[in-house]
Amino acid sequence: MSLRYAVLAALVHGEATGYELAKRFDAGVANFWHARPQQIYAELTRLHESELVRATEVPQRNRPTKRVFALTDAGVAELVAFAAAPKQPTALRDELMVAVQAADVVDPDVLVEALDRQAERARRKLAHFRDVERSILSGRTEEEFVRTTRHLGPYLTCRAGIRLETETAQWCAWAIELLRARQGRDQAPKANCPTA
Amino acid sequence: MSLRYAVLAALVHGEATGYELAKRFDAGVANFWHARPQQIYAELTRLHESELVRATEVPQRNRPTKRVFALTDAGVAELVAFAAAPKQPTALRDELMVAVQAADVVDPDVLVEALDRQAERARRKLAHFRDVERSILSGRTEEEFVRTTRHLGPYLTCRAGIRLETETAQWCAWAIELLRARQGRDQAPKANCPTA
DNA sequence: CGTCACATGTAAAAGGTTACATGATTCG
DNA sequence: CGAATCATGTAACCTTTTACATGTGACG
Repeated sequence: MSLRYAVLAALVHGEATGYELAKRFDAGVANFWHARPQQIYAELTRLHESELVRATEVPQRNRPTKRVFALTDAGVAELVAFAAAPKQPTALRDELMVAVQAADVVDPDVLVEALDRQAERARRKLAHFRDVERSILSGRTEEEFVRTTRHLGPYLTCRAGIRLETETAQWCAWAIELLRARQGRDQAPKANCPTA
Repeated sequence: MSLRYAVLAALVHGEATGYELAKRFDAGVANFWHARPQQIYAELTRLHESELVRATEVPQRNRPTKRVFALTDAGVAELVAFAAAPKQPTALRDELMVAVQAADVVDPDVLVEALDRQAERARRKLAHFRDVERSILSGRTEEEFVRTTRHLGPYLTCRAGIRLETETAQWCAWAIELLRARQGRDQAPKANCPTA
């Protein structure tokens, strides 16, 4: 039932089409909830039926008509109620970590490659979040910003994303080092000592 | 299909009962995958049918007979194949973050309370991971450990958990500060200026 | 001339959660 | 004497993923 609130929350700071929301949730750009486009479209339909969002059809030349969604007052009220309700703990599912947990039985080279890809992905997301941060602050210091903004929410979650992706990239680099260090023990002899 | 591999990975470093695995996956103690007990039992049944794990029935006095599961060679092979296959990006679902994203329309006190609970949860998990780390290293330095261990996997994921929970607790504290700072602007006048 | 971005969905299958069920023992 | 721990599941329901479907315009 939480996708409902995730979509509402994504609309707090302005209207959007299903397509735009889908990109945020699918690309992992929304750093707090993940969902596929099909889910977003279905959820928007349901939210519209419940009148928690209103839809405006915008005809376009040479493109399909799009529906722009915005929160209704009832939608805002729903979010307020959600915020007050007890939260489920964070649910994490990470295939790479499953592979890493099995590090002692799998090929280290394969793991290092996967860790490299993960680190690269983290750096890309980090760059994105830094852009978002810059555009949110738009020149103000954090102190100035906090006292004047109506966009504290996005700033807080953006900072969470920055911290998370920074950590991820650093951890990957550290893990790669350790795997290589151990490989050094196992494989250097093969290269250095033809007798082995 | 990944729960399958998560369970196999959890068995790499020793046998366990469904009950023990269920605790690890449910309590969020397994820091890389989340699953409910019912899922674990069902998955173990399937893994057993596929002969990726073997089960040993252990009768106990005054307790129901338990089934202790261990990886078979085929199970290890399955894990090796999984490690080499492309990984899906990390999927995160965090209800608290949804509420934080909506910070500009919800009651700040309610959010601060929720952030406090999250920080507390993070500190508890952190304490647990530190215990695990200590018991893995058991007095050795990291360098010694890496050169001699067959338990690098658990150490790597444990360190990821430590970093993640540390970050989470710090971010929560920072977010609380910012919310309070903004509240100061809105609410201090109410107390200090009876004219307002 | 192929592929990407825009823009929206349906339908079937897989995966995950919630509620329920059982039953002894130990701890406070 | 009630609650938590050990130990295992079934059944119904809800959520999520995957595969499929459609059509134009811009870019290289």
